[in-house]
Amino acid sequence: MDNSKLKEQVKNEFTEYLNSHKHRKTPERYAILEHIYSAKGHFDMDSLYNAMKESAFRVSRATLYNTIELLLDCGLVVKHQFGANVSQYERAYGNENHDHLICLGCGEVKEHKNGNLFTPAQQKKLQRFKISYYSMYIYGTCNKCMRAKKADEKKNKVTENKNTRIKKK
Amino acid sequence: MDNSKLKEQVKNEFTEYLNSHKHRKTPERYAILEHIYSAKGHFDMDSLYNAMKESAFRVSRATLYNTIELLLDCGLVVKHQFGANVSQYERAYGNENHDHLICLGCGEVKEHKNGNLFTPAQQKKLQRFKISYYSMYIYGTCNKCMRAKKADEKKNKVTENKNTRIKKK
DNA sequence: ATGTATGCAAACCATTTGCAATGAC
DNA sequence: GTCATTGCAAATGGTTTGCATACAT
Repeated sequence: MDNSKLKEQVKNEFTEYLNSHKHRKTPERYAILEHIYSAKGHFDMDSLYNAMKESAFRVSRATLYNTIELLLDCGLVVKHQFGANVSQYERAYGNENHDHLICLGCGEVKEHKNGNLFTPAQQKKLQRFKISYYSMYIYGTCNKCMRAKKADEKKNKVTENKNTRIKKK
Repeated sequence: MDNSKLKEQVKNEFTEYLNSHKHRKTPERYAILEHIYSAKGHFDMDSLYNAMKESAFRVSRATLYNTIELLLDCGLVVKHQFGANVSQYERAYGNENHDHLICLGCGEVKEHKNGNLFTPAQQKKLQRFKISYYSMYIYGTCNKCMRAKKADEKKNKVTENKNTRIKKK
């Protein structure tokens, strides 16, 4: 894979950002960037923290939060808030443009490839707003939960049911 | 306005939902629904709590959270997570389809009218996923923050600057 | 009468903050 | 040598939970 090339690119971009903003180039910051760009897909702070703890380089949670903010600011990382609790993050480059299918039943987030949802014509209308990135969140019920829900509703007709509400994580 | 007609409709829909799920039809629940459909735009729990406290009907925060979950489940209310902290909600009916412009600088959320972003052709691809609703979040920098940022960067060239990071709320 | 829903206060937990120690410049 | 950055632990604050009381059925 040419992932190492991508890593080099984002590293350079990060360096540029740090320089221009007069921030220090600490090993922690580069280690975090390296880790994030070593995996595709979403991650949250806890998993990142644990992943780095296992590896050679451990950083504190505080530093993780500090650094991710820098990475968000310079556009190398994207932040998502699918549920109420944990924030999820995702590297900005090296992933195709995709929507997020979020199941209201089980909370699972699936990616769904998508063409150019955001057309140039639409972009034009937003002249006074400088777009960094955009996310499409599609909420609904996944196949598995759909079946469970239907079974549940059927049961409802014969016996009373205590809790039909969607389970929260 | 025909808002009262809409209110009647959603009230009926809610009743149906409560019945079919064997939930009780308490005055609190209807008061909350009524309040939510009395205003357009986004709201958070705190503002809803305070608004209802001012009015004749006070409900506890716990009940607010319980009820909003029911309203989410039956699709009368939509939930957003623009920032890390507070969840925002929005009535599902009576608002045009719109995107959300979220400024990474000041956190302000603006609505932006939008045509049919989600075309039938795209919908077709998602057969195994029952869509409840979808939201487009466009992150970027609003006009005001853009100016501030540029001024800040200019200043950076002559003096050192301690904190160029985006201000959090 | 029964058991769900409410309200209160305490608990939870991701994130933020204060501060002393470290290390990039 | 300075002062931003790190790491730790404590604080914060929106949301959840446990439990006694109220009330829809």
